[in-house]
Amino acid sequence: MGNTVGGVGVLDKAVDVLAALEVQPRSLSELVVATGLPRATAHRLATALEQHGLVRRDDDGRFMLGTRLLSLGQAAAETWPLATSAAVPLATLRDETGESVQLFVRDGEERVCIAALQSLHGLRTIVPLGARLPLSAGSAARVLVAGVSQPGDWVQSVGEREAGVASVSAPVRDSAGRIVAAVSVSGPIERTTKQPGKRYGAFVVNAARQIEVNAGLRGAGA
Amino acid sequence: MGNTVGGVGVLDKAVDVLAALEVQPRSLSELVVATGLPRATAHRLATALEQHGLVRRDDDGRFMLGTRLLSLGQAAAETWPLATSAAVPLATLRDETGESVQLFVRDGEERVCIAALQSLHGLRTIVPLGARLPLSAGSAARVLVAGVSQPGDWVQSVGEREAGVASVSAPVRDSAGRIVAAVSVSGPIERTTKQPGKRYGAFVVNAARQIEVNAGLRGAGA
DNA sequence: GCTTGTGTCTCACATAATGGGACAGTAGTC
DNA sequence: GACTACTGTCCCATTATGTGAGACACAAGC
Repeated sequence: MGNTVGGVGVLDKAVDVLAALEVQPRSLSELVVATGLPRATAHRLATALEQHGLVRRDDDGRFMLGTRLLSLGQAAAETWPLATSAAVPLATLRDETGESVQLFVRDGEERVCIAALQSLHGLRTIVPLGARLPLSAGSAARVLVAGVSQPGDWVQSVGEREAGVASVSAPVRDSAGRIVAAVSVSGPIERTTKQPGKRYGAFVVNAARQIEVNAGLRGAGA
Repeated sequence: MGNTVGGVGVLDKAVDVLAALEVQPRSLSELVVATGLPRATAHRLATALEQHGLVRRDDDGRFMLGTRLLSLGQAAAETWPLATSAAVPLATLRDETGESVQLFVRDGEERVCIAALQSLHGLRTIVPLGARLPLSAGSAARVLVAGVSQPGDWVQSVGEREAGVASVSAPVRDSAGRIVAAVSVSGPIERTTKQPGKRYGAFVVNAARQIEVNAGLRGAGA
């Protein structure tokens, strides 16, 4: 049968259930309308997922994402050598700029945040770990898609992905020179100014270099 | 068919695949030996999971946990109102004690760490977010299973769950007085001494109280 | 009482997953 | 180059598998 792009098997439906619960906890009936599945099917899948800890239930019987996803998510985060290599450089970058910082990698036709630290300011941009953002907007997106004109350089965007938010990104390259990730700083235009690259560009590029070194992608020299 | 406790459907096998990949990335052949599934089946399941982003592949074609699990894990963490309510009190507790701190909830016949901050010392205990520990050992386990003799009191354990590690835990109760979580401080016996409760008990209890207040489980008074 | 909403479970049915085996690509060895 | 021994991928007849309408029990609200 058609497993060309989207199949219609148990697994697909199970993922639909998880996706529905990702938005918010739901009762069985709510789950039915959210997924479009027959009641009996939704119930069977949800309880099956529950047995695996992927779904749990509150006292009212409502379904929500389970504890097993915590460990799986944690394990998933650790499969990116970059995420751990980036911990220290990102912390430094956050402290240098005072703004929220992220590390993005491309995943299909989206980009995913695999590491993030939030600004300490009251007004700040929030990009949660695991967030999936489009490849069509934002400085990090342009880094991941098109690369940067001059190697070792940065890209800035102002109010592109979200109004009022500006960001600066720099590529992280492997030893072959291919872009494997993008480091970003983002914050409200009021603080970053409309030329965020001038303020943060050097810091971001430096963080990217440090990540490359920590990950063993680049020998110390050059 | 037996869905009494463990079924044998697609879903179960898919979870087996994820569990195998949780340990470490694996090639198809490695995945086959790890799961015991036939090659064709393992391949079909793994690629199906890949289409949903639950699994991704590195350049060598090896399977590993996917980006989708990052967002699911993050979303799962947010379904515990306690986890967010505990962020600040836990940070305070960590700073007060200098040791690693955790928040555990009961989940079936295990306990799960739904929030954690690691000690800043070089020698420290590490309990990663999402870790599943037994209900049979450790001070937090005893809090979750049996409760504490005197409400508002703490429990300590020395070298119980793991040699050389001592911990102090206090219960977090809902408005009905039932224990919903346990706050813990844990560290090497060398620092915590064999009477960790004397050093940290008050701090832990105080953190538990703060969490209850933040979560709206307890009115300010009493 | 009756009605409408839950969540749960059963069971005959046919859809959908199965897995042995074929296939192609890549090292490694002689 | 030809051979072997691995890979990962794909097909397709077979049947085990999940399916979902409907029955059921329980609770809340007219």
